[in-house]
Amino acid sequence: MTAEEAAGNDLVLAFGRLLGAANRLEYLLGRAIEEQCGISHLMYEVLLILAREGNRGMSMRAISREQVLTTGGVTRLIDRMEALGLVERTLDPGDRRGRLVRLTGAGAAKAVEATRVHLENVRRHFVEPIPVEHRKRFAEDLRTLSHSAREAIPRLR
Amino acid sequence: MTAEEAAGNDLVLAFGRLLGAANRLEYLLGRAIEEQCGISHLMYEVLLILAREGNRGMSMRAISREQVLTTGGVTRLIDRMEALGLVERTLDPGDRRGRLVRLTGAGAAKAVEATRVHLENVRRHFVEPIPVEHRKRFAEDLRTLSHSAREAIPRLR
DNA sequence: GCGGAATATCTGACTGCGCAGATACTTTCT
DNA sequence: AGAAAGTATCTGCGCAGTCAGATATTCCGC
Repeated sequence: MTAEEAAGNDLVLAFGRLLGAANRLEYLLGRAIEEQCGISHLMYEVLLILAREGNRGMSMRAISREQVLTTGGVTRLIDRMEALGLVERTLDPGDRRGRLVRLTGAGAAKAVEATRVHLENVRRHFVEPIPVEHRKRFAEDLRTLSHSAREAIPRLR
Repeated sequence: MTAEEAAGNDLVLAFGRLLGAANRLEYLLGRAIEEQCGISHLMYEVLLILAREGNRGMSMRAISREQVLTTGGVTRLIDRMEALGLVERTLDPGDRRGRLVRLTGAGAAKAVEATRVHLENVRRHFVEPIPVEHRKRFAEDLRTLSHSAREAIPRLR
């Protein structure tokens, strides 16, 4: 086995461990948001996506494309968010098949609140335990890796 | 803002992006196993855990402690795996409350097959696109990160 | 402009998980 | 030994997601 092949094997194994840990963290962070803000992890993701669009609104189809959620799932998630007063459905003036989803005032406020809570959680549990002098290198590592991971996504679907 | 604080903020953001990408990859890799091997992602995880124990067997409680699954969930997952012939429940001679779960021959074979498929997927889609001369550094980065991520898990629960 | 393909949303049927209570057994304390 | 607390598994219920099909509208080629 060449040194390059060995490095490849190491990489596969290390990758697996990172995926496991990342998944677990994502799960726990989702639970934390749920407890501290009263909305599910997926609702938080959708709030962020909608916040990015401002009050232009966004079709459910577009939301489903950004998420790991089918269009049917988005319909029902938006149903629940609407019942909570976080979003509102409006008619799409340009396409009467579709409906545009927009944040309400309460939804925008909740997005801000949840983001604050989420960042605080990440900072407390993940960033602060890392020694200050290592943080810069860590940030670089993270950027490199998430770039590679993102490139791998389209190849896998 | 000091340079260290800036590095901390970078870290929080980069971490979020990595989590998102990792989660997505885990999901896609799970779907790939499902399609190519006919078992769910969680079944694969359980097969790996049981393979580690050999034919000593393992209680469902112990399985639930290793997974993001409650004991009720494990009961039902094992139900399905038993129906597929991948595992068998035996009486625990030392504790008549519990039952030991063991791989069948078919289960062990499926564990090997699924692992081969999984590693092949990771290699093809994630490792191979990385230039050979960078793989060693990548493997180190991954190890560092998954170590930190694993340390963060207990703090979050 | 008209007919068929494509697209957006909604809905019913199904699946899988968590929660909490039920049951059976074990451990611990007196 | 016997009672009480603890532990392992199972199960009924509810929720949230997928899938496939229904409906309404738009787009495209002729």
